Amino acid sequence: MRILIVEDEIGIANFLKQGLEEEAYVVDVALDGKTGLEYALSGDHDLLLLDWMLPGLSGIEICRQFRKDNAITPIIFLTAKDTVDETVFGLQAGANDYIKKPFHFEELLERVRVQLRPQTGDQTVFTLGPISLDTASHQVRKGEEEISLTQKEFALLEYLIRNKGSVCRRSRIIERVWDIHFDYNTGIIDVYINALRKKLRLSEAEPYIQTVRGVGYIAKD
Amino acid sequence: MRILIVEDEIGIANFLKQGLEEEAYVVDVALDGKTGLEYALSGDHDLLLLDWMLPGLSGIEICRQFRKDNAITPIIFLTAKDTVDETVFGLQAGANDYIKKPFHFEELLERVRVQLRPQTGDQTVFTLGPISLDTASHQVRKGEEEISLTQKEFALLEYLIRNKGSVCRRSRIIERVWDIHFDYNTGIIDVYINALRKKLRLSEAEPYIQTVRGVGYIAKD
DNA sequence: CTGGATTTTAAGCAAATCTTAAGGATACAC
DNA sequence: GTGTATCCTTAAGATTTGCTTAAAATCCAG
Repeated sequence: MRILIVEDEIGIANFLKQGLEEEAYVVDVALDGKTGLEYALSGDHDLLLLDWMLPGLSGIEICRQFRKDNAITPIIFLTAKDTVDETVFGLQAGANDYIKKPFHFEELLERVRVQLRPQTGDQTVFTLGPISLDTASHQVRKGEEEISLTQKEFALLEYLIRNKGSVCRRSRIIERVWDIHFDYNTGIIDVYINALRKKLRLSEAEPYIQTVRGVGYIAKD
Repeated sequence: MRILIVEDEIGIANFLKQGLEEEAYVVDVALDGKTGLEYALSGDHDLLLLDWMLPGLSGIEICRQFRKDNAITPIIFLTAKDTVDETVFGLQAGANDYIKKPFHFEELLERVRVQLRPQTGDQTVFTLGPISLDTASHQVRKGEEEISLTQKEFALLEYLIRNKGSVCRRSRIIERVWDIHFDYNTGIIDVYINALRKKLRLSEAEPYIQTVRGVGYIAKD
């Protein structure tokens, strides 16, 4: 699930980005209205979070223009307290929900989930054979036993499990887990795959994470 | 948890009643505004679901009258698509949320849960191993011994204990305990965790508050 | 206003994690 | 069988994160 944030206060933008990424959403940020609309029109996102007051194009203007192209993708407005009563215009312009600033992150998350749910459920527990991974509580178990993973180990395992059954190319892994979008010549994936197999104690008899020589890795039940 | 539905379309009312009862809520139904307000004023309910358009008294009228007596019980409006823009008046009248018809039942359920969550019943005593925390008397004990905590220490411990068993991310802690809704780069959480562990004298042998490196902390029995 | 308690900031230290690098092992092509 | 490319494994250095302490800032009661 890919979310676009259009928000000019960089502190808030970063805070939202970080929080949403922790919940396993992919997040893009635009800091002004013009680029916001550009990004939005690319059609890559499943949900838009628009600040009401923006330099360049206002949130409502983005909303209106965007809706000409796309009637489905949900839009949530972030509105300051004193402009709540203008929010009605936002709803008329095609927004799906709004939230008053300041808000608790969980409140926002809840609304994001509500908007995204009708399309696909957002599961937090994923399994791979006897292994289970919970993105909410950040826990991994094998059978009854709890396995302690580091951040990167967790992120890598999550990526593999989410794509269970299909090959994960090294270039995609390095992009998604390490956020590196250019040439890489590092053995870091190997190191982490190794760490995972070790911590999960995957022997030959339990080939849950298999190597696809020349391509990458694949998680299989 | 007891929910009151005020809705004149009997089909929708029954549908909601049945669905909510399957979720173990107790449900009352009123089919017009007047009886709806009567029922509501009885004070027996933990949440009100009000239709916007009602014969007799309108939903917003009920909301307004009810709020004179009761400022706490959450109210959710059910609004038809073409009256969404009036919803702002509902929120001004004291409603907590609204949902557009037609809606997925799951969506409604989600919002109901959100509204009911903050109250968490009327439990005031929470425990964590030998530690007990009473939100009513604001006291903390470990075994027989009373531990004196400051406001912030108490708030932090309360948050951890209420979320016992699942990881509390740093970003959420800073939000819930410190009410900071933007970028933070402060070691204040560390300082308070340290203070808590010290005052509660938690040694390695009593890992009731564990660090989840890179993520946050977790309280475990 | 003053003094003490509480909250917050800051900084040095310790420890876990991340990354790089290099040698060994393995699979595959020829 | 040999050579090469790929992968595995290990270890060490770099970096990040968390712990602890002390001092500064803030709040509050008297």
